[in-house]
Amino acid sequence: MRKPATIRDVAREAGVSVAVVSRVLNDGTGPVAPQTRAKVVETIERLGYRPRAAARELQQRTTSTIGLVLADLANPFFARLADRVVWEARARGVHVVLLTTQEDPHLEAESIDTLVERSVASVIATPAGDNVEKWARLIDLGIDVVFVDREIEGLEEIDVVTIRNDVSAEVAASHLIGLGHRRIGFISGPADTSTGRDRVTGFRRALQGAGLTADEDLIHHIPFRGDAGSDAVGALLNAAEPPSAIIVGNTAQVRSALRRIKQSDVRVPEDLSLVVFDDNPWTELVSPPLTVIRQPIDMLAVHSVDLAVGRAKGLLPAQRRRVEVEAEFVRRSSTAPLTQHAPAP
Amino acid sequence: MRKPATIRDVAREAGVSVAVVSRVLNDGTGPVAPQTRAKVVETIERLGYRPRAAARELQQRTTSTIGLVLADLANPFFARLADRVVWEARARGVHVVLLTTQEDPHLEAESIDTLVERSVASVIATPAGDNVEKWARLIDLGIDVVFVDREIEGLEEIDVVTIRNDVSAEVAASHLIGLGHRRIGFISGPADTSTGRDRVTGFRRALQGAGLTADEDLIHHIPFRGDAGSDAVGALLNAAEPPSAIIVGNTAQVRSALRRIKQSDVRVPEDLSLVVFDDNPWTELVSPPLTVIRQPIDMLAVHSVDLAVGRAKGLLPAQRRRVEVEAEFVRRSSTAPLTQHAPAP
DNA sequence: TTGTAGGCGTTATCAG
DNA sequence: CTGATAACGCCTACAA
Repeated sequence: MRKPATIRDVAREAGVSVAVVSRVLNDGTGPVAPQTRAKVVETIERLGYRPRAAARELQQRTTSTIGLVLADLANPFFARLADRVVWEARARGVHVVLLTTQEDPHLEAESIDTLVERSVASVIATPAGDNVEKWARLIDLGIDVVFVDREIEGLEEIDVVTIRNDVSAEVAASHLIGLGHRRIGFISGPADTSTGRDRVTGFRRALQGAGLTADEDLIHHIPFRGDAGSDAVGALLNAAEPPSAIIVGNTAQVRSALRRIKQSDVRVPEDLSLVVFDDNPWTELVSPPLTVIRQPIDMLAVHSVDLAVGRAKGLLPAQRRRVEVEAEFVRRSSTAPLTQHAPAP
Repeated sequence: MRKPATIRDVAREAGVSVAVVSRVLNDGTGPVAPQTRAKVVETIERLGYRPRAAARELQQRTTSTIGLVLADLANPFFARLADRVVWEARARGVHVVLLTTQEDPHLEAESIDTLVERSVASVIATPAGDNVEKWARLIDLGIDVVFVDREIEGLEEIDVVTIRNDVSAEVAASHLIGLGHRRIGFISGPADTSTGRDRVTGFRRALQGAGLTADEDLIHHIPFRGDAGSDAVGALLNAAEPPSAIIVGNTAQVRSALRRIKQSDVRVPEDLSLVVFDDNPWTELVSPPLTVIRQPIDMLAVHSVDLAVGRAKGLLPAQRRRVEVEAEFVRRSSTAPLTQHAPAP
C-alpha cells in the first residue's frame, strides 16, 4: 500500500513547478513548452499519477459528478434508464452517484442532503414525494435539477424530461375503444404523482371523445411498491360488471397484475384485452405477447444528461426547459376486438 | 443562488471557533459543553449548513464512497444487485458511484482510473476483462476490491462473493438427468470468464457422475452481450441429433435464447426441457413458467458491502476472504421427464 | 514560458 | 472544555 503520488511529486521528479504540471493536466489553462510537456507527461505516466478529485473539487466550486436519484432499480424501467444515464454521462466525462429512494419521501430527503454535501454539479431525479423545499434548496445552492419521468408541482426552475403521459394513455384507450371495448379498467400510479394523474387524464379524454362516461369503479390509483396490482386486478375481475379490457398504467405493478390474471381463468385476449405501460425485455416473451406503450428510454436519458450537464456548465438559457418525447404504441397480441362474452369452458 | 455556508460561517454565527463546530459535527472527536453544542446545532440548522464532502475527503485520507463497477444494468440480475448494494451501502452511511463497463475491458480500465481519482474507499465489481495490473494498482493504493458474481485470476488480495457456480450447474444437470435426459445442451458465458467456465465444469461433473460423456457440440460458450443466445439455440435445435434439454447458464442470454425457442415449433417441456440461470421477475410469467437457478441477490449484496466497508475501515483480518452463498434450484414447469420424441403436429 | 504563494473547507494537533 | 493553526492536494493569479 503505497501512498499515491501528488502533483508535487510529479513536479519534483520532472524538475518543474507544480504550476506547469497543473497546466499540462488541464491543458488550455496556460502555455507549456512542448518538450516540457513531454517530460511531464512521461513522469505522470511513470509515477502512475492521477489528480485527486477531492482536492480539485475543493478548489473549484463545482464537480464532474452528477447525482442520479431513482425510485427503484429493481424496476426494469428505472434500471435501463440508469444504464443509459450512466452511459451518456460517461460520454461527457461525468460520473454518477446513484441513490435510490424506494419511493420513500424521507429517504429522498436524505438523498438530497447527501447530494448537497457532495456538491454535485447537477441532479437527475424521479421525484417521489413532495420534498418541495428540499429541491428548492438544491436549486438555491446552484445545483441544477432535472426531473425525469415524473415531476412535482411548486418548482419553477426545474427542467423536466418525460413522455406525454396523457396522450400515451389516450392512445392506448382509443385503441381499445376502436376494438369495440366499452368498459375499460385503468390501473394507474398514486393520484399524487404526475404520471398517476396524467395517464388517467388521457384515459378519461379518450372515453369522452368516444362519447363514453368513465366508471369510477374501474379506475384504480395504487402505489408503486408492494403488491397492489394483484388486488386491483382482482377487484376489476370480480366487479358486478367486469371490464372487457384493462390498461395497466403503473409500470411497477405490471408484473403483479399479470400474475393475478394468470391465476384467474380469464383468457387474454379472448376474455380480456390488455395494454400495459412500458415495454421491457419480457413483454413479448409471455403468452400472449403484450400490447404496450413503449417509452423511449434512450431519449429520456440523452435529454436528461444533456440538460444536467449543460446547465452545470452554464451553457443553457436560463429558462426552464420541458422536453417531451414520444412514446410508441406497440400492438402485439394481448388486445383483440370485443366479442360477446363467452366464459371459459 | 446563494453560496453555501461554511464551517467558519457557523462558527462566527454561533460565537465559537471552527474547532468546536467540527467537534459537534463528528462527535466523539473531542469534548463539547452541552450548551455550546446546542447553540452550534441550532446555528447549523438555521444556516442550513452541510459540511462539504470534498474538503473532508481531502483532509482525511479516505472517503465514504464506494465504487460499484457492473457489466450492464440492463441485465435484471445486475440491476437488482445494484439496487441491493445501494441499499445496503446507505444503511452503512456510504455512497455509491456507479460505473458500467458494458463488458468492455477498455471501459473497465477507464473506470478503474476514475475510481483512483475519486479515491473511493473500496470497490465492488464484476470484472469484465483481464485488467489484472489495473486491479492490482487499486489494491496497491490501498483501495480494497471485492469481486462479486465473477472473478479473475492472478489477484491474491481480492475478496470474492459468489454463488457456487459449478455446484449450481451440477444440480441443474442432475435434475435433468434424473428426468431421463441424456443429451443436454449447455449455453454458458465466455470461456474466459469464471462463471462461463465453472458452470460448464459442474455440468460436466454431473454427466460424468451419471456415466454419461459430454458431447462437445452441445456446449456453447457465447458472449454476454449481443444476440448469440438465439444462434446457440438454433445450432442446438438443428443439430443432427438435437438435445432433449437445454440449460442456459448465461443469464444475459436467456431472453435471446427463449425468443428463439418460441419462434421454433418445439414445445416446452414436451419436446424440450429448459433450465435457466437466474430467476427474475418474469420467469414465472412466461409459458410455461421456467425452472431456474435462483441466485440470492440480497446475500450477494450484503456480503459484498460488508466486505467492502469492513475492509475500508480496516476491521477485517488481512487474509482474503471468499464468500460462497447457496443458489436455489427452483423447479417450475419447463422441465419434464424425457418422453419418446413426438414431433409437434 | 515558468515559478511562487495563497486559498478552497475540514480535521487534527496543540496550547490555552 | 475551547481556540489557533498547520496540513490535505490542487488551481490560479501574479511575478519573474
